[in-house]
Amino acid sequence: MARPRTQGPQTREKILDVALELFVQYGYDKTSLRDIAERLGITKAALYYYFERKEDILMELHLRLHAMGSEVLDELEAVPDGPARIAAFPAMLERLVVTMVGNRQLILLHRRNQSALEALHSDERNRVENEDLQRRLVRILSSEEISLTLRVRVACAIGAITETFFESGDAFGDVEPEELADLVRDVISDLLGSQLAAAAPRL
Amino acid sequence: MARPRTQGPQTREKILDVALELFVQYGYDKTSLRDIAERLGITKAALYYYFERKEDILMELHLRLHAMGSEVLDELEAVPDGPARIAAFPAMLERLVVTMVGNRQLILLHRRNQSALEALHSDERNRVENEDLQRRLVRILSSEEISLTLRVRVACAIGAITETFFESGDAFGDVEPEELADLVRDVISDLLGSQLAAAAPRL
DNA sequence: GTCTATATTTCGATAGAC
DNA sequence: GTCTATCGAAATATAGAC
Repeated sequence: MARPRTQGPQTREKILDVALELFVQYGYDKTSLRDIAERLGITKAALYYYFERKEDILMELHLRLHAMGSEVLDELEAVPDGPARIAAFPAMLERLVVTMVGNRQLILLHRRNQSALEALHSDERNRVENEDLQRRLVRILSSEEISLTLRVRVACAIGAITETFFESGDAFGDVEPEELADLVRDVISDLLGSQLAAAAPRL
Repeated sequence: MARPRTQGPQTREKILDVALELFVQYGYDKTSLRDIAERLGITKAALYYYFERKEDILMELHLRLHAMGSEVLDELEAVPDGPARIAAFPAMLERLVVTMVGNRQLILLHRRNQSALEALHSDERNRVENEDLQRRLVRILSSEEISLTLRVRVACAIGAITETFFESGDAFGDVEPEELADLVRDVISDLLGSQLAAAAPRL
């Protein structure tokens, strides 16, 4: 709290790094700007040079995950609903595995701060142009072109991924990530295999 | 705000009902005691007749879910680790399905307020004697008596349940709960079937 | 770009009357 | 058992110097 730093533009990234870590560990609401500033060796006021509001820090972190999730969903939504999209599910789930494994912290931020993030969205200042990812997924899973059985199984596959890598991830801490990922891939195959064959025999 | 009510002891339950609803909808941190009181037509101060601290309201709601979850885990932990416990997994998962379907709001409270609930635990005032449910589950899934494949599949089954009924539940809003539950049961069978046979051929 | 100092607001919690 | 009134703490945010 003594000396100025004149750190240049990478300070903004450092703020986001520290904020992500603290938001995941203690939660957005229980992390004060003072906590973030102290960890960085600057003062609360300095944060306001980079972010107008505390919410903007959360928002920027949210947008990074949102961008990644959007890529996955964009690709899926580009395929017409029906058999073609069914055939595209495995690739989507594979991307999901890779994305989730490679972005643990951002995923945890969302899983542990759901209400804070939802409050962001309903805030008119932070009007998010895009539809929420979860809502887009729900729409995809609501398709009337796809059998209920398959829709449920795709949902189950997603749940399998998140549970294995996050909620119960601690149980597999000493397993190689790739080995774990392969086991989850087997699960996904088991869940969708027969259904894909039944739904699109010619693909 | 105007008239006293002299409501008797059911007021405490009403407070918990309203709090649960608001905590789920807006999150624990963004729900003030004033919000709860106004919804009930009483004042903030009246709440303190029933609960010493705001945290105590959350704690009581938490304990209700904890009790239910403990029943399920107690039963599983009563079975010795190894083949016998493996054989007990399907019954545990079935209880989980029933419990989750029958206690939507309480489950949502936990899923949407993870960090607030974790803060409760580390608070010495609210020292929870029991180990956290998630930690107990992780321990069960960390068993060295069970193949990694099966451990992962049990985790996946749990994820399948939660994703279908909660995260992506909106996609199945117009499906009969029992039909949905049956589809999830099929998924669980597919996930564990071959593994159970391989692990405990004589059971 | 960071500081000190302070304004502003919100909220949990308490005191004491009825 | 509920109220009015108020306290005290904490946190976000701002003003202005350096």
